[in-house]
Amino acid sequence: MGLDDRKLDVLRAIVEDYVATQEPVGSKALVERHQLGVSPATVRNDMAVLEEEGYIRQPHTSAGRVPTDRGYRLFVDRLSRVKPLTPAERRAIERFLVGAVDLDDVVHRTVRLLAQLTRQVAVVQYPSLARSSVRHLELVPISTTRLMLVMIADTGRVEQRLVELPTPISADDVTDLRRLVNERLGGKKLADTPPLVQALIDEVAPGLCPAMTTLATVLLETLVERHEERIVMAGAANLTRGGLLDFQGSLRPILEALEEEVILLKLIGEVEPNTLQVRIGDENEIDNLRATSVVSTGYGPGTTIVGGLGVLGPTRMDYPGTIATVRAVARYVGDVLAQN
Amino acid sequence: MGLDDRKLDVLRAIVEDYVATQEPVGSKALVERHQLGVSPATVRNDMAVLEEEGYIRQPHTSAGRVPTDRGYRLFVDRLSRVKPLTPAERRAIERFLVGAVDLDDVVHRTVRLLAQLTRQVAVVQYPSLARSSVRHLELVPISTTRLMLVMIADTGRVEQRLVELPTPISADDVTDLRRLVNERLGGKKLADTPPLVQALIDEVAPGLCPAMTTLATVLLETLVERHEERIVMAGAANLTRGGLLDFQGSLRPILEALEEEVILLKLIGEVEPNTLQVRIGDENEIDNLRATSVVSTGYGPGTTIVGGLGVLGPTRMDYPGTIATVRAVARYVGDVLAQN
DNA sequence: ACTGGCACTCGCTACAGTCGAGTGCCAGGG
DNA sequence: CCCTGGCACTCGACTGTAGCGAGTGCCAGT
Repeated sequence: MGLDDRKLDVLRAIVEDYVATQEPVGSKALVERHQLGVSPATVRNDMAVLEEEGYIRQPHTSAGRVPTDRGYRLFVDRLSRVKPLTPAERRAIERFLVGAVDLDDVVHRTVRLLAQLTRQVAVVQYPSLARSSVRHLELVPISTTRLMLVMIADTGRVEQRLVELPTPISADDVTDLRRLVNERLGGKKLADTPPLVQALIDEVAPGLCPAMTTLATVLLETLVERHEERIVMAGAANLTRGGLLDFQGSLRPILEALEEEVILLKLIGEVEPNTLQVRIGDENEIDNLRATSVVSTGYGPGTTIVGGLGVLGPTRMDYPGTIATVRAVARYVGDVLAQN
Repeated sequence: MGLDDRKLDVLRAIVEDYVATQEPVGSKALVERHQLGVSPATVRNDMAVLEEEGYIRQPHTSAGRVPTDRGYRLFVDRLSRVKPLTPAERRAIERFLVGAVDLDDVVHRTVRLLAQLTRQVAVVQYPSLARSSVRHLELVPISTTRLMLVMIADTGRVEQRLVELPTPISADDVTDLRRLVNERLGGKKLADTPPLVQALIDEVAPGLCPAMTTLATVLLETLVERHEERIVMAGAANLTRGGLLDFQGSLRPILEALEEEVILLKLIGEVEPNTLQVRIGDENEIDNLRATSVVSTGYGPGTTIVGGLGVLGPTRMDYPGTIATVRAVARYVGDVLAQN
């Protein structure tokens, strides 16, 4: 393909200018603002080629050029240089967690920090149960036929669930059950628990069998079923920056999509170790979000990954800056979890 | 004041038409759509009076009339008839909680239901700790110097908090502490606990004193400080209905306000028993929300109130319908909590 | 006290004209 | 062969004008 270095430079310049100004950029303005060392006419020729290849397009004849999704993709993959965080950002990240008292707090502060730093919509997934281990299971008797099951994961996440027992149960029996489930499930990866839970039923004293069976059902529901993924979002107000110029005025579908947990999970929950994903425009497979880009990554203590986080914004976003911020925040949250 | 019955009828007609069409309503259209029994000219005279009194206004000369905040207020207080729920709404409310497994679930389903039925932004406060009693306190040893404190309230709400102990503690000591705190605090209103917690410190075995002191601090923080109010919101996408005609295109400040928990709490958290509040436009004392109305009420089992819920929308909203829905949902959630 | 009539206001839309940023192409020069 | 300056062309954005129509206020008549 005829994409020599200068054409790539032109593409980079177009992306940078367009991101900054939000207006189609023309050949003359380009050579003025960047040291390309050639004349506007030459740039125009390059632009014609870039357009033919699908990296940029004209909103209408006789307007400047605008990057296409494909153009942004090329920019992100090959043209953007890492943009170091500003000292202020660095400081903000280091400070945002002082005084966080529990996991809820950490997650909420993180999502707010991300939204604030990137000036975009931020999304943070709670540490996924599927990737956690059981630290402790607590059974709290509420009445003779009701237990509160509290599961504490090694990530600090706590889930509770009410268990309706078919038959009354004594305090001693509860103690027995508690000891038993902790012995068998404590320290185990949640993903590995289903067979263990099954085994528990066979193993329990006959008198406790009905109770254990119900408990097992609830345990399986709580521990394994995806449904219990949690996710928080912040910074929706940032969608209105750029005065509706992004998203051609139809904020509606985006807000709708953002209210669906399932969709958010799809966006930031599917992470591979040690990667940072950038999905640009159409690459998001959700119809309502074809005009947005998502930068996401996994986080967790050390090298393991327990959940995802990321930001969502217009395709016209500052990719280098956003990527740097997302990566830095993820790393820092990982460190915090590791200290726990 | 010269507000005879017909003038009030005219005001009601204006409010109803404007809410339905979202367009300033003129005298001719009014007599066509309502059986007022008089001519447009007469209506015009009435309108002039209503305008003088501040109940309606003209966006510009030679346009129809639009209700003012004061007009809506009069409408809500004296002119609106109760609008019975449709069978479909009734059914939706009765069905929305089947299969709710815990308080989180109840709250989330409620907020979604409200948003869907009213087609507005819905807000639900978790049962306030300040209004709950302690059902059970659980201490789970995480390590020798760390405890997980789990508080279960009678409303089903569960709070957890990590406690860093100054000195290591044995399993037996934990058992003692657990028994002690439950004996003294179990069943008590959270609001009444502070002196009891203080007393605990003096009462505990000397060896446990440092541990108890730290625990007491965390307890007080968790149980009493307002900060632990929780709130959920849904239906932000509904703000974009009416294509930015409401809110004169500046969705921004509203979205920003909605991200502040403190603000949401102020909106729906200050409830008096057995009342339903309607705050119209300026009556909200939050600058960003001067163009919105809030319909809120308290909910709880029986006649007690444990939290607030409500909806927020443009001042131009269907007050009778919204009021009926909010009231019905609050009542139903109360019933569900009572069964608990 | 209500009504029909009338003159007036003023926002909205359509239309024509101008401006200018930006383009594509071409011929000439290093 | 690639770059450049020049040139004609396109087309959206903006401006000013005109006509329309919904809606009003006022007044005289019943």
